[in-house]
Amino acid sequence: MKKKSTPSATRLFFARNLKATRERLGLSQEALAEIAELHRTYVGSVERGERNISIDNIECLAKALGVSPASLLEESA
Amino acid sequence: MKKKSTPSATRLFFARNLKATRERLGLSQEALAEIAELHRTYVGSVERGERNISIDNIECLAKALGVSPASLLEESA
DNA sequence: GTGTGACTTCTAGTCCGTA
DNA sequence: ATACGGACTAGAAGTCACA
Repeated sequence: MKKKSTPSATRLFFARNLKATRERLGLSQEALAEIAELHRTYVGSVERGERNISIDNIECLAKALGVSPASLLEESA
Repeated sequence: MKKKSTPSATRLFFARNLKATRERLGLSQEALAEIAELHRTYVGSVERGERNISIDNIECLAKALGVSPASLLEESA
């Protein structure tokens, strides 16, 4: 766990959408991390809403999941 | 100028949408920066697609403009 | 009112381990 | 396969002087 302070709403939406989309595709965090070229533990941390992820990595993850970056930020995914 | 390397597509969409939305509201970069509680030059730099902005600041700017964070990432805004 | 380079501070992001 | 901690490095955050 790295971040606690102010888990912004958007960050939490992203976390939930990321996890939901990943599981829908039957991917593990490890597998997703490898596709997105990010680290295993980092992806897990993002899914827990602990990280203030940057736009480039949002795009990386969105691409890895085959969805649009915008869709991962929506409240009602 | 800060960033050259790989201006990701999403970053550029965000940059364009941010600028377009701001101008539609008749705000200057300075004014938007003040509302979003960010620095003038930082906002300008983001609008030029030079910064790999994080999700928290995306939310800040989206709120300042009265739009959803997701809408600022869409290609056809 | 905006563009830009340089700069410092702080955290995003990596990698090791352990559970 | 996932969570979490510690320690580290890369890079985002944030500011300024000047154009």
